[in-house]
Amino acid sequence: MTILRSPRLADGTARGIPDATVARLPVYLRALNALAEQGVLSCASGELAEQAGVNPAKLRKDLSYLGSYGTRGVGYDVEYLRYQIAREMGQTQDWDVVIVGVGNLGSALSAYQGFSTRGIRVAALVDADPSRVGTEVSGIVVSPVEQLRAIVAERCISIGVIATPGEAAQEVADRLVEAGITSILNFAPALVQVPDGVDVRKVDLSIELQILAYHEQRKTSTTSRAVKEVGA
Amino acid sequence: MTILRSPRLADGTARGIPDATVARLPVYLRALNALAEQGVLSCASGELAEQAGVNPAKLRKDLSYLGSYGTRGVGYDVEYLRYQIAREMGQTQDWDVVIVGVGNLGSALSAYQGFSTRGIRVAALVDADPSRVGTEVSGIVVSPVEQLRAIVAERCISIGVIATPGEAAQEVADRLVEAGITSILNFAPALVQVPDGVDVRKVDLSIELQILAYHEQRKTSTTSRAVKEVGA
DNA sequence: CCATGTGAATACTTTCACAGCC
DNA sequence: GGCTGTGAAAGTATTCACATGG
Repeated sequence: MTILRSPRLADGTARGIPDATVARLPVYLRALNALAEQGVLSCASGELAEQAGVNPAKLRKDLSYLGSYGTRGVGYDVEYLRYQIAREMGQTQDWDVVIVGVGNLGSALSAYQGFSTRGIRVAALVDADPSRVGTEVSGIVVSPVEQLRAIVAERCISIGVIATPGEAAQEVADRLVEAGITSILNFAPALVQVPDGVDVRKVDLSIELQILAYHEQRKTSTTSRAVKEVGA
Repeated sequence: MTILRSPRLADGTARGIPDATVARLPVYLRALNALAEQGVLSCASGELAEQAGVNPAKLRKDLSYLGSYGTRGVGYDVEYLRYQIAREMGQTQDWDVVIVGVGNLGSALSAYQGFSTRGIRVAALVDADPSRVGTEVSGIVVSPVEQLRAIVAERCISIGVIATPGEAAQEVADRLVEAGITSILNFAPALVQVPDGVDVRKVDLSIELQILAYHEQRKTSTTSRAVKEVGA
Protein backbone atom coordinates (compact mmCIF):
# COMPACT_ATOMS: atom_id res chain seq x y z
CA MET A 1 0.00 0.00 0.00
CA THR A 2 2.77 2.43 -0.81
CA ILE A 3 1.59 5.74 -2.12
CA LEU A 4 3.29 5.77 -5.47
CA ARG A 5 4.88 9.01 -6.44
CA SER A 6 6.73 7.54 -9.34
CA PRO A 7 5.68 8.76 -12.76
CA ARG A 8 3.94 5.52 -13.55
CA LEU A 9 1.60 3.31 -11.64
CA ALA A 10 1.64 -0.47 -11.82
CA ASP A 11 -1.22 -0.50 -14.30
CA GLY A 12 0.73 1.75 -16.63
CA THR A 13 -1.37 4.84 -15.98
CA ALA A 14 0.80 7.90 -16.25
CA ARG A 15 0.58 9.91 -13.02
CA GLY A 16 2.60 12.21 -10.89
CA ILE A 17 4.63 14.14 -13.43
CA PRO A 18 7.98 15.28 -11.95
CA ASP A 19 8.09 18.90 -10.79
CA ALA A 20 10.91 19.77 -13.14
CA THR A 21 8.81 18.54 -16.04
CA VAL A 22 5.68 20.40 -14.96
CA ALA A 23 7.69 23.60 -14.88
CA ARG A 24 8.74 23.05 -18.50
CA LEU A 25 5.41 22.04 -20.02
CA PRO A 26 4.24 25.67 -20.30
CA VAL A 27 7.46 26.42 -22.16
CA TYR A 28 6.71 23.66 -24.66
CA LEU A 29 3.21 24.97 -24.99
CA ARG A 30 4.53 28.38 -25.88
CA ALA A 31 6.96 26.88 -28.38
CA LEU A 32 4.18 24.87 -29.98
CA ASN A 33 2.02 27.97 -30.26
CA ALA A 34 4.87 29.76 -31.99
CA LEU A 35 5.26 26.87 -34.44
CA ALA A 36 1.52 26.73 -35.07
CA GLU A 37 1.51 30.46 -35.86
CA GLN A 38 4.25 29.87 -38.40
CA GLY A 39 2.00 27.30 -40.01
CA VAL A 40 4.16 24.35 -38.96
CA LEU A 41 1.97 21.24 -38.73
CA SER A 42 4.48 18.70 -37.51
CA CYS A 43 7.87 18.82 -35.82
CA ALA A 44 10.62 16.57 -34.50
CA SER A 45 11.83 16.71 -30.91
CA GLY A 46 14.96 18.52 -32.07
CA GLU A 47 13.07 21.45 -33.55
CA LEU A 48 10.68 21.78 -30.67
CA ALA A 49 13.54 21.45 -28.20
CA GLU A 50 15.39 24.26 -29.91
CA GLN A 51 12.33 26.52 -29.81
CA ALA A 52 11.97 25.73 -26.13
CA GLY A 53 15.65 26.05 -25.31
CA VAL A 54 16.15 22.55 -23.95
CA ASN A 55 17.98 19.36 -24.86
CA PRO A 56 15.94 17.08 -27.19
CA ALA A 57 16.35 14.05 -24.93
CA LYS A 58 14.94 16.02 -22.03
CA LEU A 59 12.00 17.12 -24.12
CA ARG A 60 11.20 13.55 -25.14
CA LYS A 61 11.56 12.31 -21.58
CA ASP A 62 9.24 15.07 -20.38
CA LEU A 63 6.65 14.25 -23.02
CA SER A 64 6.89 10.57 -22.22
CA TYR A 65 5.37 11.28 -18.79
CA LEU A 66 2.19 12.40 -20.53
CA GLY A 67 1.94 9.44 -22.86
CA SER A 68 3.08 8.53 -26.33
CA TYR A 69 1.84 11.34 -28.48
CA GLY A 70 4.55 11.26 -31.14
CA THR A 71 5.07 9.10 -34.21
CA ARG A 72 8.35 7.20 -34.46
CA GLY A 73 10.35 8.18 -37.47
CA VAL A 74 8.19 11.29 -37.95
CA GLY A 75 7.79 13.53 -34.93
CA TYR A 76 4.89 15.26 -33.25
CA ASP A 77 1.70 16.73 -34.68
CA VAL A 78 1.87 20.32 -33.47
CA GLU A 79 -1.81 20.83 -32.85
CA TYR A 80 -2.38 17.43 -31.25
CA LEU A 81 0.59 17.75 -28.90
CA ARG A 82 -0.42 21.29 -28.04
CA TYR A 83 -3.84 20.04 -27.04
CA GLN A 84 -2.48 17.15 -25.00
CA ILE A 85 -0.12 19.35 -23.00
CA ALA A 86 -2.82 21.98 -22.50
CA ARG A 87 -5.17 19.30 -21.20
CA GLU A 88 -2.56 17.90 -18.82
CA MET A 89 -1.84 21.41 -17.53
CA GLY A 90 -5.52 22.06 -16.91
CA GLN A 91 -5.56 24.71 -19.57
CA THR A 92 -8.70 23.56 -21.30
CA GLN A 93 -10.44 25.88 -18.89
CA ASP A 94 -9.51 29.44 -17.95
CA TRP A 95 -8.30 30.05 -14.43
CA ASP A 96 -9.57 33.10 -12.61
CA VAL A 97 -7.13 34.72 -10.22
CA VAL A 98 -7.51 37.45 -7.64
CA ILE A 99 -4.67 39.91 -7.12
CA VAL A 100 -4.23 41.40 -3.67
CA GLY A 101 -2.39 44.71 -3.65
CA VAL A 102 -2.80 47.22 -6.44
CA GLY A 103 0.46 49.10 -6.05
CA ASN A 104 2.91 49.31 -8.91
CA LEU A 105 3.42 45.58 -9.18
CA GLY A 106 -0.22 44.65 -8.75
CA SER A 107 -1.22 47.15 -11.41
CA ALA A 108 1.44 45.85 -13.76
CA LEU A 109 0.23 42.30 -13.24
CA SER A 110 -3.39 43.20 -13.83
CA ALA A 111 -2.40 44.82 -17.13
CA TYR A 112 -0.12 41.97 -18.16
CA GLN A 113 -0.94 40.92 -21.70
CA GLY A 114 0.63 37.49 -21.44
CA PHE A 115 -2.01 35.97 -19.17
CA SER A 116 -5.05 35.79 -21.42
CA THR A 117 -3.45 33.51 -24.00
CA ARG A 118 -2.18 31.21 -21.23
CA GLY A 119 -5.52 30.42 -19.69
CA ILE A 120 -5.16 32.95 -16.88
CA ARG A 121 -7.75 35.66 -16.26
CA VAL A 122 -7.42 38.37 -13.67
CA ALA A 123 -10.93 38.26 -12.28
CA ALA A 124 -10.67 40.58 -9.30
CA LEU A 125 -8.44 43.14 -7.62
CA VAL A 126 -8.38 43.76 -3.91
CA ASP A 127 -6.55 46.28 -1.74
CA ALA A 128 -6.45 47.23 1.91
CA ASP A 129 -5.91 50.91 1.19
CA PRO A 130 -9.31 52.72 1.22
CA SER A 131 -8.00 55.34 -1.20
CA ARG A 132 -7.48 52.66 -3.82
CA VAL A 133 -10.76 50.86 -3.28
CA GLY A 134 -13.29 51.87 -5.88
CA THR A 135 -10.72 53.04 -8.40
CA GLU A 136 -10.50 51.24 -11.70
CA VAL A 137 -7.30 49.43 -12.69
CA SER A 138 -7.05 47.77 -16.10
CA GLY A 139 -10.81 47.92 -16.35
CA ILE A 140 -11.44 46.25 -12.98
CA VAL A 141 -12.85 48.05 -9.96
CA VAL A 142 -10.72 47.52 -6.87
CA SER A 143 -12.58 45.91 -3.98
CA PRO A 144 -11.82 46.11 -0.25
CA VAL A 145 -10.06 43.12 1.34
CA GLU A 146 -13.12 42.56 3.48
CA GLN A 147 -14.95 41.34 0.40
CA LEU A 148 -12.32 38.77 -0.44
CA ARG A 149 -14.30 35.82 0.83
CA ALA A 150 -17.42 36.86 -1.07
CA ILE A 151 -15.50 37.47 -4.29
CA VAL A 152 -13.66 34.16 -4.11
CA ALA A 153 -16.87 32.26 -3.41
CA GLU A 154 -18.96 34.01 -6.02
CA ARG A 155 -16.46 33.63 -8.82
CA CYS A 156 -15.09 30.24 -7.78
CA ILE A 157 -11.52 31.57 -7.64
CA SER A 158 -8.89 29.18 -6.35
CA ILE A 159 -5.67 31.09 -7.18
CA GLY A 160 -4.56 34.25 -5.42
CA VAL A 161 -1.62 36.57 -6.06
CA ILE A 162 0.07 38.53 -3.28
CA ALA A 163 1.44 41.81 -4.60
CA THR A 164 1.71 43.71 -1.36
CA PRO A 165 4.72 44.87 0.66
CA GLY A 166 6.46 42.12 2.63
CA GLU A 167 4.98 43.19 5.96
CA ALA A 168 1.44 42.53 4.78
CA ALA A 169 2.15 39.22 3.07
CA GLN A 170 1.35 36.86 5.93
CA GLU A 171 -1.89 38.60 6.80
CA VAL A 172 -2.94 38.57 3.17
CA ALA A 173 -2.06 34.89 2.88
CA ASP A 174 -4.18 34.14 5.96
CA ARG A 175 -7.09 36.03 4.46
CA LEU A 176 -6.72 34.27 1.12
CA VAL A 177 -6.69 30.86 2.79
CA GLU A 178 -9.63 31.81 4.95
CA ALA A 179 -11.46 32.92 1.82
CA GLY A 180 -10.97 29.48 0.31
CA ILE A 181 -7.95 30.06 -1.95
CA THR A 182 -5.79 26.93 -2.32
CA SER A 183 -2.96 28.21 -4.55
CA ILE A 184 -0.94 31.35 -3.95
CA LEU A 185 1.65 33.15 -6.02
CA ASN A 186 3.64 35.34 -3.67
CA PHE A 187 5.56 38.33 -5.04
CA ALA A 188 6.15 39.88 -1.63
CA PRO A 189 9.69 39.56 -0.28
CA ALA A 190 8.57 37.47 2.68
CA LEU A 191 7.87 33.85 3.47
CA VAL A 192 4.26 32.98 4.16
CA GLN A 193 3.03 30.05 6.24
CA VAL A 194 -0.03 28.25 4.97
CA PRO A 195 -1.88 25.12 6.07
CA ASP A 196 -1.42 21.78 4.33
CA GLY A 197 -3.26 21.53 1.07
CA VAL A 198 -2.45 25.08 0.05
CA ASP A 199 0.30 25.55 -2.55
CA VAL A 200 2.56 28.56 -2.52
CA ARG A 201 5.01 29.63 -5.15
CA LYS A 202 7.29 32.55 -4.57
CA VAL A 203 8.75 34.95 -7.09
CA ASP A 204 11.37 37.20 -5.61
CA LEU A 205 12.61 39.95 -7.86
CA SER A 206 15.55 40.93 -5.64
CA ILE A 207 16.74 37.36 -5.32
CA GLU A 208 16.87 36.87 -9.08
CA LEU A 209 19.09 39.91 -9.39
CA GLN A 210 21.21 38.86 -6.42
CA ILE A 211 21.86 35.52 -8.09
CA LEU A 212 22.96 37.30 -11.24
CA ALA A 213 25.19 39.58 -9.17
CA TYR A 214 26.84 36.53 -7.61
CA HIS A 215 27.75 35.08 -11.00
CA GLU A 216 28.78 38.50 -12.23
CA GLN A 217 31.13 38.87 -9.30
CA ARG A 218 32.70 35.50 -10.02
CA LYS A 219 33.25 36.42 -13.65
CA THR A 220 35.16 39.57 -12.87
CA SER A 221 37.24 38.03 -10.10
CA THR A 222 38.31 35.02 -12.15
CA THR A 223 41.96 35.99 -12.13
CA SER A 224 42.41 36.15 -8.37
CA ARG A 225 40.41 32.98 -7.94
CA ALA A 226 42.52 31.14 -10.47
CA VAL A 227 45.59 32.06 -8.48
CA LYS A 228 43.99 30.77 -5.30
CA GLU A 229 43.02 27.54 -6.95
CA VAL A 230 46.47 26.95 -8.32
CA GLY A 231 47.89 27.60 -4.89
CA ALA A 232 45.57 25.14 -3.16
CA MET B 1 46.27 26.30 2.98
CA THR B 2 43.05 24.40 2.42
CA ILE B 3 40.31 26.86 1.53
CA LEU B 4 38.74 24.20 -0.62
CA ARG B 5 35.04 24.47 -1.21
CA SER B 6 33.15 21.27 -1.04
CA PRO B 7 32.18 20.32 -4.57
CA ARG B 8 35.56 19.23 -5.88
CA LEU B 9 36.83 18.66 -9.34
CA ALA B 10 38.71 15.48 -10.15
CA ASP B 11 42.02 17.12 -9.29
CA GLY B 12 40.73 18.29 -5.92
CA THR B 13 40.33 21.91 -6.98
CA ALA B 14 37.41 23.72 -5.45
CA ARG B 15 34.54 24.47 -7.81
CA GLY B 16 31.70 26.91 -7.40
CA ILE B 17 28.94 26.75 -4.86
CA PRO B 18 26.04 24.58 -6.11
CA ASP B 19 23.33 26.51 -7.95
CA ALA B 20 20.64 25.38 -5.56
CA THR B 21 22.69 26.78 -2.69
CA VAL B 22 23.38 30.10 -4.43
CA ALA B 23 19.65 30.52 -4.95
CA ARG B 24 19.06 30.12 -1.21
CA LEU B 25 21.82 32.32 0.14
CA PRO B 26 19.79 35.51 -0.44
CA VAL B 27 16.97 33.90 1.53
CA TYR B 28 19.31 33.27 4.45
CA LEU B 29 20.53 36.82 4.17
CA ARG B 30 17.00 38.10 4.47
CA ALA B 31 16.33 35.82 7.44
CA LEU B 32 19.52 37.03 9.14
CA ASN B 33 18.51 40.63 8.58
CA ALA B 34 15.15 39.91 10.17
CA LEU B 35 16.86 38.33 13.19
CA ALA B 36 19.30 41.22 13.47
CA GLU B 37 16.41 43.69 13.47
CA GLN B 38 14.84 41.77 16.34
CA GLY B 39 18.09 42.23 18.23
CA VAL B 40 19.06 38.55 18.02
CA LEU B 41 22.85 38.24 18.21
CA SER B 42 23.29 34.52 17.78
CA CYS B 43 21.19 31.68 16.44
CA ALA B 44 21.26 27.93 15.87
CA SER B 45 20.70 26.37 12.46
CA GLY B 46 17.20 25.35 13.51
CA GLU B 47 16.06 28.90 14.20
CA LEU B 48 17.61 30.33 11.07
CA ALA B 49 16.26 27.45 9.00
CA GLU B 50 12.77 28.13 10.30
CA GLN B 51 13.03 31.82 9.42
CA ALA B 52 14.22 30.86 5.97
CA GLY B 53 11.69 28.09 5.47
CA VAL B 54 14.17 25.28 4.90
CA ASN B 55 15.31 22.10 6.61
CA PRO B 56 18.14 22.74 9.17
CA ALA B 57 20.39 20.09 7.60
CA LYS B 58 20.07 21.79 4.24
CA LEU B 59 20.94 25.11 5.77
CA ARG B 60 24.06 23.72 7.41
CA LYS B 61 25.12 21.97 4.23
CA ASP B 62 24.63 25.18 2.29
CA LEU B 63 26.67 27.19 4.77
CA SER B 64 29.39 24.56 4.76
CA TYR B 65 30.14 25.46 1.13
CA LEU B 66 31.16 28.92 2.29
CA GLY B 67 33.35 27.77 5.14
CA SER B 68 33.00 27.02 8.84
CA TYR B 69 31.45 30.15 10.23
CA GLY B 70 29.52 28.58 13.10
CA THR B 71 30.56 27.47 16.57
CA ARG B 72 29.86 23.88 17.56
CA GLY B 73 27.53 23.60 20.49
CA VAL B 74 26.53 27.24 20.09
CA GLY B 75 25.36 28.28 16.65
CA TYR B 76 26.05 31.23 14.36
CA ASP B 77 26.84 34.84 15.15
CA VAL B 78 24.12 36.68 13.27
CA GLU B 79 26.16 39.67 12.20
CA TYR B 80 29.26 37.67 11.28
CA LEU B 81 27.34 35.14 9.21
CA ARG B 82 25.37 37.91 7.55
CA TYR B 83 28.61 39.54 6.50
CA GLN B 84 30.13 36.31 5.22
CA ILE B 85 27.14 35.48 3.05
CA ALA B 86 26.91 39.05 1.78
CA ARG B 87 30.57 38.92 0.84
CA GLU B 88 30.20 35.59 -0.95
CA MET B 89 27.20 36.95 -2.86
CA GLY B 90 29.12 40.03 -3.93
CA GLN B 91 26.87 42.22 -1.88
CA THR B 92 29.60 44.25 -0.28
CA GLN B 93 29.18 46.51 -3.26
CA ASP B 94 25.97 47.82 -4.82
CA TRP B 95 25.08 46.55 -8.28
CA ASP B 96 23.75 49.04 -10.80
CA VAL B 97 21.17 47.69 -13.22
CA VAL B 98 19.58 49.13 -16.33
CA ILE B 99 15.94 48.36 -17.06
CA VAL B 100 14.85 48.24 -20.70
CA GLY B 101 11.17 48.87 -21.22
CA VAL B 102 9.23 51.30 -19.06
CA GLY B 103 5.77 49.89 -19.51
CA ASN B 104 3.75 48.72 -16.52
CA LEU B 105 6.25 46.10 -15.46
CA GLY B 106 9.34 48.23 -16.04
CA SER B 107 7.80 51.06 -14.06
CA ALA B 108 6.85 48.72 -11.25
CA LEU B 109 10.39 47.35 -11.14
CA SER B 110 11.96 50.78 -11.10
CA ALA B 111 9.77 51.70 -8.14
CA TYR B 112 10.38 48.41 -6.32
CA GLN B 113 11.37 49.12 -2.73
CA GLY B 114 12.99 45.76 -2.14
CA PHE B 115 16.06 46.37 -4.27
CA SER B 116 17.92 49.04 -2.34
CA THR B 117 18.39 46.97 0.81
CA ARG B 118 19.59 44.02 -1.27
CA GLY B 119 22.49 45.74 -2.94
CA ILE B 120 20.61 46.45 -6.17
CA ARG B 121 20.28 49.96 -7.59
CA VAL B 122 18.24 50.86 -10.63
CA ALA B 123 20.72 53.18 -12.31
CA ALA B 124 19.07 53.79 -15.66
CA LEU B 125 15.84 53.34 -17.61
CA VAL B 126 15.69 52.90 -21.35
CA ASP B 127 12.81 52.61 -23.80
CA ALA B 128 12.38 52.37 -27.56
CA ASP B 129 9.16 54.37 -27.55
CA PRO B 130 9.96 58.07 -28.28
CA SER B 131 6.89 59.16 -26.34
CA ARG B 132 8.35 57.66 -23.19
CA VAL B 133 11.87 58.94 -23.66
CA GLY B 134 12.48 62.03 -21.58
CA THR B 135 9.69 61.29 -19.11
CA GLU B 136 10.60 60.71 -15.51
CA VAL B 137 9.83 57.37 -13.86
CA SER B 138 10.60 56.86 -10.18
CA GLY B 139 12.87 59.88 -10.35
CA ILE B 140 14.87 58.63 -13.32
CA VAL B 141 14.72 60.20 -16.77
CA VAL B 142 14.04 57.59 -19.46
CA SER B 143 16.75 57.43 -22.14
CA PRO B 144 16.47 56.21 -25.74
CA VAL B 145 17.77 52.71 -26.49
CA GLU B 146 20.38 54.24 -28.75
CA GLN B 147 22.17 55.52 -25.68
CA LEU B 148 22.37 52.10 -24.09
CA ARG B 149 26.01 51.55 -24.90
CA ALA B 150 27.03 54.94 -23.56
CA ILE B 151 25.02 54.53 -20.38
CA VAL B 152 26.38 51.06 -19.68
CA ALA B 153 29.95 52.17 -20.28
CA GLU B 154 29.71 55.38 -18.30
CA ARG B 155 28.10 53.82 -15.26
CA CYS B 156 29.92 50.49 -15.44
CA ILE B 157 26.64 48.56 -15.50
CA SER B 158 26.88 44.81 -16.01
CA ILE B 159 23.30 43.72 -15.29
CA GLY B 160 20.35 44.45 -17.55
CA VAL B 161 16.63 43.78 -17.12
CA ILE B 162 14.33 43.12 -20.06
CA ALA B 163 10.82 44.37 -19.31
CA THR B 164 9.52 44.66 -22.85
CA PRO B 165 6.90 42.66 -24.75
CA GLY B 166 8.06 39.26 -25.94
CA GLU B 167 8.53 40.34 -29.55
CA ALA B 168 11.19 42.88 -28.60
CA ALA B 169 13.08 40.64 -26.19
CA GLN B 170 15.67 39.20 -28.57
CA GLU B 171 16.52 42.55 -30.09
CA VAL B 172 16.86 44.10 -26.66
CA ALA B 173 19.06 41.23 -25.54
CA ASP B 174 21.28 41.74 -28.57
CA ARG B 175 21.57 45.42 -27.79
CA LEU B 176 22.34 44.75 -24.14
CA VAL B 177 25.08 42.30 -25.05
CA GLU B 178 26.46 44.65 -27.64
CA ALA B 179 26.50 47.40 -25.00
CA GLY B 180 28.64 45.23 -22.75
CA ILE B 181 26.05 43.74 -20.39
CA THR B 182 27.02 40.25 -19.17
CA SER B 183 24.01 39.34 -16.99
CA ILE B 184 20.38 39.61 -18.03
CA LEU B 185 17.14 39.17 -16.13
CA ASN B 186 14.42 38.52 -18.68
CA PHE B 187 10.79 39.18 -17.78
CA ALA B 188 9.57 38.98 -21.36
CA PRO B 189 7.66 35.81 -22.26
CA ALA B 190 10.28 34.76 -24.82
CA LEU B 191 13.55 32.92 -24.91
CA VAL B 192 16.60 34.97 -25.76
CA GLN B 193 19.81 33.69 -27.31
CA VAL B 194 23.02 35.18 -26.00
CA PRO B 195 26.69 34.43 -26.58
CA ASP B 196 28.77 32.39 -24.16
CA GLY B 197 29.82 34.31 -21.10
CA VAL B 198 26.50 36.08 -20.77
CA ASP B 199 24.13 34.82 -18.07
CA VAL B 200 20.39 34.94 -18.52
CA ARG B 201 17.76 34.27 -15.92
CA LYS B 202 14.12 34.23 -16.88
CA VAL B 203 11.11 35.10 -14.78
CA ASP B 204 7.86 34.18 -16.44
CA LEU B 205 4.76 35.37 -14.68
CA SER B 206 2.35 33.29 -16.75
CA ILE B 207 4.33 30.12 -16.22
CA GLU B 208 4.25 30.49 -12.45
CA LEU B 209 0.48 30.74 -12.56
CA GLN B 210 0.20 27.87 -15.02
CA ILE B 211 2.18 25.66 -12.65
CA LEU B 212 -0.19 26.56 -9.83
CA ALA B 213 -3.15 25.85 -12.09
CA TYR B 214 -1.74 22.40 -12.83
CA HIS B 215 -1.55 21.50 -9.15
CA GLU B 216 -4.92 23.08 -8.53
CA GLN B 217 -6.46 20.92 -11.23
CA ARG B 218 -4.97 17.81 -9.68
CA LYS B 219 -6.32 18.72 -6.26
CA THR B 220 -9.89 18.99 -7.44
CA SER B 221 -9.69 15.67 -9.28
CA THR B 222 -8.25 13.88 -6.25
CA THR B 223 -11.16 11.50 -5.80
CA SER B 224 -10.64 9.62 -9.02
CA ARG B 225 -6.91 9.50 -8.40
CA ALA B 226 -7.26 8.15 -4.85
CA VAL B 227 -9.23 5.26 -6.20
CA LYS B 228 -6.59 4.64 -8.79
CA GLU B 229 -3.78 4.67 -6.23
CA VAL B 230 -5.46 2.26 -3.93
CA GLY B 231 -6.02 0.00 -6.87
CA ALA B 232 -2.33 -0.07 -7.71
C1' DC C 1 26.55 18.36 26.59
C1' DC C 2 25.04 20.51 22.34
C1' DA C 3 24.90 22.16 17.70
C1' DT C 4 28.00 22.27 13.86
C1' DG C 5 30.04 20.21 9.84
C1' DT C 6 30.12 16.32 6.84
C1' DG C 7 30.50 11.55 4.92
C1' DA C 8 27.11 8.34 3.42
C1' DA C 9 22.42 7.26 1.89
C1' DT C 10 18.60 8.58 -0.60
C1' DA C 11 15.94 11.07 -3.91
C1' DC C 12 15.51 13.57 -7.94
C1' DT C 13 17.06 15.27 -12.63
C1' DT C 14 19.49 15.12 -16.77
C1' DT C 15 21.76 12.84 -20.33
C1' DC C 16 23.11 8.89 -23.00
C1' DA C 17 22.39 5.39 -26.16
C1' DC C 18 19.74 2.23 -28.42
C1' DA C 19 15.67 -0.87 -29.12
C1' DG C 20 11.38 -0.41 -31.36
C1' DC C 21 8.30 1.25 -34.65
C1' DC C 22 6.75 3.98 -38.61
C1' DG D 1 16.45 5.60 -42.62
C1' DG D 2 14.93 8.33 -39.00
C1' DC D 3 12.85 9.68 -34.81
C1' DT D 4 10.38 8.35 -30.75
C1' DG D 5 10.22 6.35 -26.24
C1' DT D 6 12.79 4.60 -22.46
C1' DG D 7 15.94 1.75 -19.54
C1' DA D 8 20.32 2.62 -17.57
C1' DA D 9 24.12 5.75 -16.33
C1' DA D 10 25.73 10.01 -14.73
C1' DG D 11 25.15 14.10 -12.34
C1' DT D 12 22.77 17.09 -8.64
C1' DA D 13 20.31 17.92 -4.62
C1' DT D 14 18.42 16.70 -0.22
C1' DT D 15 18.31 14.34 3.97
C1' DC D 16 20.15 11.39 7.54
C1' DA D 17 22.90 10.45 11.32
C1' DC D 18 26.89 10.92 13.88
C1' DA D 19 31.77 12.11 14.77
C1' DT D 20 33.78 16.33 16.17
C1' DG D 21 35.10 20.00 18.91
C1' DG D 22 33.92 24.20 21.46
